[in-house]
Amino acid sequence: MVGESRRTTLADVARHADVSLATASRVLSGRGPASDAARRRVHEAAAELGYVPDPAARALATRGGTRVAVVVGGHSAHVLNDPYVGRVVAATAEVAAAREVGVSLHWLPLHDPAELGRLVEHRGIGGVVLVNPTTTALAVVPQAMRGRVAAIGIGSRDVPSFDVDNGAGAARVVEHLLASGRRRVAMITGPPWLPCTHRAAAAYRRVVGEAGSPVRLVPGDFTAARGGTASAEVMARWPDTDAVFALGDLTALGALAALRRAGVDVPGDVAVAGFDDIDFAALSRPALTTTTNPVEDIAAGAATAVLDRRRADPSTAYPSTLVLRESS
Amino acid sequence: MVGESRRTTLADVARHADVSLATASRVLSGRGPASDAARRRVHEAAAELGYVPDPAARALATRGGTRVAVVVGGHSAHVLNDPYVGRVVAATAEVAAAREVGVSLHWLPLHDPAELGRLVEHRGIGGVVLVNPTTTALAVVPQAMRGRVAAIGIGSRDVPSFDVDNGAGAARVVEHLLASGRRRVAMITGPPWLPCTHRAAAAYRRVVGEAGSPVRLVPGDFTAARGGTASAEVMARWPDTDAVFALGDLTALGALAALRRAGVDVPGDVAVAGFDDIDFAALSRPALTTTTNPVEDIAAGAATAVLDRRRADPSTAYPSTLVLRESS
DNA sequence: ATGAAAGCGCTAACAC
DNA sequence: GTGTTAGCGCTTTCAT
Repeated sequence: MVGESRRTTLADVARHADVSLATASRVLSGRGPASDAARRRVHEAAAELGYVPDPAARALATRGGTRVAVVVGGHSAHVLNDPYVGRVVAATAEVAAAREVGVSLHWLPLHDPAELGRLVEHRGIGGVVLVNPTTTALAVVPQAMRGRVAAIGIGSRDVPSFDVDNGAGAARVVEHLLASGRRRVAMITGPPWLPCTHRAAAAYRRVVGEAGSPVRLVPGDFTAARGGTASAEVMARWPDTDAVFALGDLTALGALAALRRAGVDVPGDVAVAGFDDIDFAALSRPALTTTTNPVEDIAAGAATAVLDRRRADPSTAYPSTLVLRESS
Repeated sequence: MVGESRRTTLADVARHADVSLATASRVLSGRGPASDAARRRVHEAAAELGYVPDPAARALATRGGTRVAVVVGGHSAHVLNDPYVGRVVAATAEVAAAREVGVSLHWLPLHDPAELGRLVEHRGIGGVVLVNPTTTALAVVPQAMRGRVAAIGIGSRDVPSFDVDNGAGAARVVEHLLASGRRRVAMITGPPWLPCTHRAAAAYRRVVGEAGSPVRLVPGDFTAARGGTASAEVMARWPDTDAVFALGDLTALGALAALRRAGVDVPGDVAVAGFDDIDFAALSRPALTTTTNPVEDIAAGAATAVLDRRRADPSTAYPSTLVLRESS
């Protein structure tokens, strides 16, 4: 504890435990055989000396990389400033910290998914969490990365998917709208290029169809601004619409604001519902009805799968639960 | 470009440029002498071969670490889920990516700032960005970390500070409130333990004092919930208050919602102003008057200083500009 | 200015 | 089950 003493290395631990370097390595890294006695002594020594492995040295020896890349698909680099991305990165960086690795953030241009291949060439990258992947992007994932890539959004044969259960969540919202007497429910979807939002639109179609209600779909892009224009489009095209369901709370909030500005009473004339349950949803007037999106859990799941090189299920769905507030 | 060829190393570059490994290293890492001829040939070779240095190997040799830690002070680990932190981490991870390093996220308990010392013992950590530091936390930064730590919030002699100009920003808000006829302006501050918010409170005191208006201060904590209770406190204690200025838009929005729920007209009876200009500020009803906070720029500045081991100015202030909307 | 060689701390063959 | 040894790819003395 006295100042600048050299930090303890694996060699120190081995010496202290009176075993060879190799044995100490086997015990601490978990791979390879070791007698119970050795195992115990090494662990004791490590604890006593406060040993923490050097991630750089380990990465160099295993060629494992020292960081996981969060790669976000989108039209422009601007997607990296999305609050949703911030939540994903923060959650990833938190689980990464526990494993002595870092996180870097990258934009994957929609028009050039091959960039992903170039990106993972970098030796520092030990794993990838893909956010909002497209099928073409997934197709470009190199074989060598197998088991070290996870997607938040749709997956593929080689890339396990971690995502909120869009279909069930959306269905629940529409069912609620219908159950509370709405009959002409419009939906503002996510960006058309984003496959993981298609399930939500499909669920909407199904539920609305079964109720004998008309299908009224308008494309969105998750922004508040688009919520405003999209809701205006909806009301212009189908003036008798009595509910608007937007994929993404920001869009829903934008729609809500525009509707009220246009003199429409919410929820009197038109009900509004969102998807994600962001912080602001509870703060709007009227407060927004929406469904939860456990982004942090999802990101942590994806990050864990990547970092532990776990052979994850092809698809892990996280539940989205309805939050009833005032807007519908 | 044919499949699994071993990635090019510095040795390849050296061979290709017909110089020694050492020379190639000197040229590419920028330190140490080299003839112009050698310099040129190495750069050409590197470009031609598409050489990218291995961050792990470099870190191992230089003991420089492979990641920068974003360390957030707060009462509980919950602070890591704050949207503000997400923005900081994302911006940091973006500049980190360009330098082949990663970012990890850590909570620094307020009641145990010494944890910071333990944290930076980890060899993987090459630099630290401190978010919301206290003076005690700053005092704990080890000498060995000098020049590799930056703060978003207050700094110290050894730790350069990068922050929005709280004082000027707050002053401008209060001046606006006064100029538009308000006379009894209350302020909901940030958490009392957070030194970087003191300047805002001081500015409020000064401006309000110069105008001959009363000082009405109530502590906040940046949350929307506290905005609600704090505004209730304000109105109970000083019923004739005609403006509420909250540090943090979430708090302002919480106050706004509570006020309206209590039948107070905003901005008719009471004006409300915030600080940060988060996305939702434009979406509330009435839309929130506030001042901008270039979080991404600030984080990028701090991260750059740390990563480039730049000897930064002791304090870099980023401008906060007033955004007039409907709430005041 | 340049090159040879010795590490940085760890893992992974390979022999015992 | 355990130890010896050779790297992983880079930086950095130290000669030249």
